[in-house]
Amino acid sequence: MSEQAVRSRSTYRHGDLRRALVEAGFAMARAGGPGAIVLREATRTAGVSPNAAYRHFADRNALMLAVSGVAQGLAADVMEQTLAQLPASGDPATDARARLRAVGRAYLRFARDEPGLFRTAFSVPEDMARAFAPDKAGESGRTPFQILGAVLDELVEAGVLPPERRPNAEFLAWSSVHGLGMLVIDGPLYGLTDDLIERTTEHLLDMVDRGL
Amino acid sequence: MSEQAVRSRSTYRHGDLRRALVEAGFAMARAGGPGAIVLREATRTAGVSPNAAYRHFADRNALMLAVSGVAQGLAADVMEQTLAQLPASGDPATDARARLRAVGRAYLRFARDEPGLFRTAFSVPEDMARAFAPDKAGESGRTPFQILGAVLDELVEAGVLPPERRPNAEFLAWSSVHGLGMLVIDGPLYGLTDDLIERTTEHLLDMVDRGL
DNA sequence: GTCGGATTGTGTACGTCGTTCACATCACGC
DNA sequence: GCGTGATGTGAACGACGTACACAATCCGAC
Repeated sequence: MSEQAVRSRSTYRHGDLRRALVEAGFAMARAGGPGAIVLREATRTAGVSPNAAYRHFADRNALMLAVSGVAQGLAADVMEQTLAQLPASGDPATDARARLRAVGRAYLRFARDEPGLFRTAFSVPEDMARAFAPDKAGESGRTPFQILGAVLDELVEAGVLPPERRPNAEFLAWSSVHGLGMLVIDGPLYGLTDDLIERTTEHLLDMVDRGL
Repeated sequence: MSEQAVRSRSTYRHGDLRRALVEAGFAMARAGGPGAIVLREATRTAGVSPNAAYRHFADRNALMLAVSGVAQGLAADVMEQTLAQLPASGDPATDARARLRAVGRAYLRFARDEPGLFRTAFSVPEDMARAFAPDKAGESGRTPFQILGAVLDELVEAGVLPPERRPNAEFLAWSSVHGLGMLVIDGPLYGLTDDLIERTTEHLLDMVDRGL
């Protein structure tokens, strides 16, 4: 990862500076959220002068957006992985509901395990129009938003969710888990005990399950 | 408000510097969220040297927290006001449900009307333990969290919400509307049309109403 | 009244940040 | 093999948060 990043390189050209900067930004975001991404520090760990960054990013915000995309991809991975581990019961209806819960749980687990990356992934403004951009997908090639959408489709197919309630249902489910995540890691619910957070998570998923 | 703040004062002592700094910070937060609060600028509009701020706040973060409290109070006012304007139908059950919707709608209206203040109010880390602190209350003396809690109590009294589901129900309702607010003003749902946001808001309130 | 300490504001300074401009170095296609 | 565009450098500017020593003022004890 940082094999030839930190030691002062011999070549004039870096070779893969853009990636190196994103990786450095990623590490900072992981430790302290999007606000902790500092451009000069990224160039420093890449062993390059501060201005070199401007050959690859218009400004600090552009670097943040790139890091945000990587973080979203990682969130997608966590979600896919959780889905893959889910045993199938045989009944499509209960399976679909379990899968929706799993997606929500994975989202909130990611928020709590990697709060810095979570905020970097989902708290950096960018229109929905670009939420499908492939740079935000995980290894599976799907973005978190697409994963959620697919599970909601399963719910419709299984006859659990009435088709007329399907449109934009992503926004409802997403809002609920996202809100709890933000309140817990970066808002007034900061400092709640792990036990209380976990029980609240399940209750929240109950609510979505009933109310969607 | 800024009557004797901007013109260079004659007295050595400012007189009410703390308030002046919070007011200046409030204005900045309104325009650009918590990140836009800059300590030096606040002292500048207060007509005072940069370090004077440190007599009233330990650091920039302390100023932010103070501004956050004021913003929370304003959110509380919006919520109380919306509740006060609600006509009573006579039926306690439908009234209670309407009041919960009204609280949610007010929260989201505040988020969209004053995104900077919204983020300053609810996106600055602080434990729940202090969410009842009176400096965050509105003119009514209640904090947003308390207002929501009271409406949920009404739901139980009216027989709409089973008592066993009442504990911590604040977190569920709050998470939902908070999540939508954050996603819309500061996340991947940024740029959704007003129409779509409003319809999504109603659907979200439907979901909470059904699922709580 | 006055005097001494606690409050409150000032001046100067340091290190860091994002960003700009002119310039240096390199890779590659004609 | 040469020049043109891409990439990295150096020095600099104006912010910012914050620390330290010092000055002005207020207030209560005598």
